[in-house]
Amino acid sequence: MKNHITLKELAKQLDLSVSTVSKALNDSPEISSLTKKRVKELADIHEYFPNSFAQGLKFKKTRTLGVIVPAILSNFFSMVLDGIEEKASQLGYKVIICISKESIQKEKQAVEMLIRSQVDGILISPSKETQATLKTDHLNLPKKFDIPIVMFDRLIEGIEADKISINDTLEAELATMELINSGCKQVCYFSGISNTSVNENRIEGYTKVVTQNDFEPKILEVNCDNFPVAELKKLLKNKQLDGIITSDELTTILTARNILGCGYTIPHEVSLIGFTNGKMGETFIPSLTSIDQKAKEQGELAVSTMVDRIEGILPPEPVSFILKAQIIQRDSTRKFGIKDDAFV
Amino acid sequence: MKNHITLKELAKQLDLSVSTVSKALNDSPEISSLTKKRVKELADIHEYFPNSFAQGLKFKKTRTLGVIVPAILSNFFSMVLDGIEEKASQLGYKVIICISKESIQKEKQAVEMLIRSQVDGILISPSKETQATLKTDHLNLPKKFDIPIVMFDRLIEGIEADKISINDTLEAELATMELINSGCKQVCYFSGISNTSVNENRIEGYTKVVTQNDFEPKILEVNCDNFPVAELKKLLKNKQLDGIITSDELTTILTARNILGCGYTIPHEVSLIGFTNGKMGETFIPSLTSIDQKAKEQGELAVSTMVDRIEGILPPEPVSFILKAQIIQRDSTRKFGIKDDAFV
DNA sequence: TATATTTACGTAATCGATTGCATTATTAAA
DNA sequence: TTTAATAATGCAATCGATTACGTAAATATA
Repeated sequence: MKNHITLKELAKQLDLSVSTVSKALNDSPEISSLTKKRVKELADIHEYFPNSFAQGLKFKKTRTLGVIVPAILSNFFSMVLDGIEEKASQLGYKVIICISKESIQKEKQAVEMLIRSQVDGILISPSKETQATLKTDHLNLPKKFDIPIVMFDRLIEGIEADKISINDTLEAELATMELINSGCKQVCYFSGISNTSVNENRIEGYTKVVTQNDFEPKILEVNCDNFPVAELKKLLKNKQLDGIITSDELTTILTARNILGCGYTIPHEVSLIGFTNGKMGETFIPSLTSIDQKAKEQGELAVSTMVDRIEGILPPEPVSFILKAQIIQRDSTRKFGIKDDAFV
Repeated sequence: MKNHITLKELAKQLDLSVSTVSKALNDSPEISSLTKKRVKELADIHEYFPNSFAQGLKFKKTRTLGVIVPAILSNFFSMVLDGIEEKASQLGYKVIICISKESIQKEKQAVEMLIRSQVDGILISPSKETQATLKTDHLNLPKKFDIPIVMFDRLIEGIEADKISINDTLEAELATMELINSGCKQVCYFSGISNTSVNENRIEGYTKVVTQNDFEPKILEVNCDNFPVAELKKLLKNKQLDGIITSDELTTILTARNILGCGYTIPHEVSLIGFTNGKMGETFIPSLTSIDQKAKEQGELAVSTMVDRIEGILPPEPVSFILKAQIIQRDSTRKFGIKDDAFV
């Protein structure tokens, strides 16, 4: 076989013109049903399918979406990608995935590559560097070429894009309240994702609730390669910490591990709620109460929104969807109203 | 801007023919350096880059690779993908990712889609279903269109493809020996990835070593949604189990969790070595001795092999690369020669 | 029978870039 | 000054599919 069979080749074998063959395959009313049948049969035999370059050249549509994520070795983004791939393949779209590694430079290259590849749309969750520096020129590039953007999870104001996220401020409030209601007096926020919009929104929500409860907000920055054990120990020793909200799966696990490592118990001495509900938290001992950020749903919604945008179903101005997250109760928090829960 | 600027447009503005402009941009010796300069300057101003469909139509090359993996919510495959993406973007290739969800049906659709998309090559780790049924017609399709295949991790005999993997048989042998050397008498193999070549190879290696040591091989199939706790309990109670090799990250964690849940200690009563070295095992308490399958390296090597194949650097017959895995010593195994290691 | 309609198909342009083969302009050799 | 050689550019075909438009044959209407 070697090469894909072309319309020209089919036409020659059928002693018809290329245009007739094309019309027959596309069920044009101009073509007699007999001819259609002949053409389709031969096409089937040769497993004909249209050359996508030729079609792309004609229609300027690729049915391909570009996706840019900061990382793939993250439960959250893996789940988003899972949702994206599933929905896209359902809707007949291909997906080109790029990983920015939190670098604005790589992100820019990815954007340019995707534009060059003529993707029909770009789904992006910007890198930390982009969110920190707010250098967003490269994110304005796609719309110059009429390529729509959907941003998810991490959002940036002032970019013309549809937006999918959860309400991080609200969810942080709810998580903080949850801890306070379960008896915590000194709730801290441990962040491993500084310089993201997501993080700032959560700090806002967290801060609001703790200050309402007369507690000075305390935020610890966690570098996952180098956990600040000393500071944690000090807080624990001085009894300045009995509840923690953590920003992401890895930070959650590291925090939990170090609390246990310091000889304190979870949830009795320290309660913990972590953003991102993944296998790691679920299988940790004790299992960790987590905030399900609806990662897969965000991915699916990002794709379906993008496809609606491409197909012109959406109004011209950008739309925003905010999904409701959910606290998954497990064993790193004490149950509301129960003084001292048994260790399960 | 709206639309990409074309050669025709540049030609009009420069009052040159399209072919001259094209040749100038491609540094043809036919074109005077003055004209080249003029052309390139205008092209820069308008941020010209060639339309990839038109080029694809001409050259039949897309600089795009297709990747099919059984899952993305798996530390192993995430790491492979990370390696694939990184190496591909280094070499100037795009990557379309498809997820088969262990289904032969989805895998077939993915293959067809990738062929239709005219990718330059396909990287695949086949689904369980494909490996179990050995229905591999769809995997012979790409070579009919001269699209090369690189298989990684899970391999299938009789398919014309370059192959990247570790030596699972050997690594299972080594892991089993490691447990036996550390004092285990009854080493079992817990598998969560039945019906894969990888699994069978490991069983072979495991079986060889335990039978050499006069122990009847014992293999437990683990369904990650429904861990066989009762059977585990029975084995533990009857003292038929003091060492376990596990097949993948999730199985490892679930096994560890359930051993602890049953009231036994790790590594004192049961030692554990798990395939795949990921964050989950690293952060578990106790941290888990793991086999680093060189996931990222497999991904990188798969890409560079594919690119060599595409560029005609490799000999016509398929090549195989076998990477050496590595046991990462942690706290779920007793140290060799030390009777009873302190719990860290 | 002459004209109008319909049916069925072919011609040729188009999308954008590349390239072998003219063709013209310029310079060098005779 | 005429011819030969070289340099610089344009023409036109090509890749494969689509589609507006043109044309021939078959049927319907007057």
